[in-house]
Amino acid sequence: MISMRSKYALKALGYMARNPEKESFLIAEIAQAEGIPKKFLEAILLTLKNNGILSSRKGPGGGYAMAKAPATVTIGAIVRSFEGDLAPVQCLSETAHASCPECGDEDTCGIRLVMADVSQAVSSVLDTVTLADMLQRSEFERQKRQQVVDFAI
Amino acid sequence: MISMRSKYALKALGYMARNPEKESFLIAEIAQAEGIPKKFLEAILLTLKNNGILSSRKGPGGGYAMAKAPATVTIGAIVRSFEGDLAPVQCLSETAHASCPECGDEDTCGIRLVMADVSQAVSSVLDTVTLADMLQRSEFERQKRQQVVDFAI
DNA sequence: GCTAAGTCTAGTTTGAATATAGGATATAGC
DNA sequence: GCTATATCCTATATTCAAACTAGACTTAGC
Repeated sequence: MISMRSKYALKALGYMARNPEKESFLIAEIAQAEGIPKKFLEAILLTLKNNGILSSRKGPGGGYAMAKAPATVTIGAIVRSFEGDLAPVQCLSETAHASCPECGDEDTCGIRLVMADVSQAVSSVLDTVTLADMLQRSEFERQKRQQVVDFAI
Repeated sequence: MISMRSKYALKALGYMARNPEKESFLIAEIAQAEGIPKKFLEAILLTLKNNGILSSRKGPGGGYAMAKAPATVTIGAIVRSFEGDLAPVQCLSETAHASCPECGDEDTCGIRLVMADVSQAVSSVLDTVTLADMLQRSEFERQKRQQVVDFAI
């Protein structure tokens, strides 16, 4: 399960990417539009900024803006900002690399070997799909269903 | 991150599968051998029994035994006994299916679409690899490294 | 019926996730 | 330089699940 933080981040970034005509966004506006607690979103956007995904300006007329094009931001980069690396077991974490307590020999640990494959499988999805891809897929589904409704009428 | 429960379960089952000559195992024996808190392991083995992976007999001479051959038990079946289905977001969970709070339209939610791919990727690994496979890979790594040591000498 | 085992119920403890409050800091416009 | 606006930062509450423990109950073999 990914955290609310990650979900809120994806929703907030989705909102921003869907409105490319706007130069900057207020926290309060995004919070309102996407139904995210404002104070919580504050911390989330700050994290995204510190990870180079957003930029910000203080003061009147300020706000947040995308630091990169949506097509160059992977879902993996976003999620990892909050979940750390997505290691299914501690001993596979590169940041915070602590060998699993009691995992005898790390090199030959069967659990570790299998989980390395899992980690690889997850990354191959999340590091391939971009924010733009996500929105495009969503839009595609929306239109597909719209058509069905049209036919029904 | 998988829970300690899952890790302990994998270790316990690994121990049992590595000693096929034994007909049954005491909780205390497994706990000792694998360094698992005995009372905690108690609950874990019970869960594995309720999921059809282990069988048990009470009383003197009793204990736990594998209910199936290690080659027919997938890592997915073991892990899912403790983690539920491995849905990365609530709305993808089949048991406990509750739509994510605030996830507007579930059919067109981009987050859900991407996470469905992630879920699929994870399952394709965990439902393919069996307990026997895991031990075999571990043994293979062990021998590979053993050879390197031999050459070094 | 004694003892060795698993089974069940009910806790405790700890830590992380979610969220909020309130002030500090920066900047635009006058 | 004052004020309004907005982000930035620190601290704290709250809630919940994970990890683990205690102790009584049940079953089976001798």
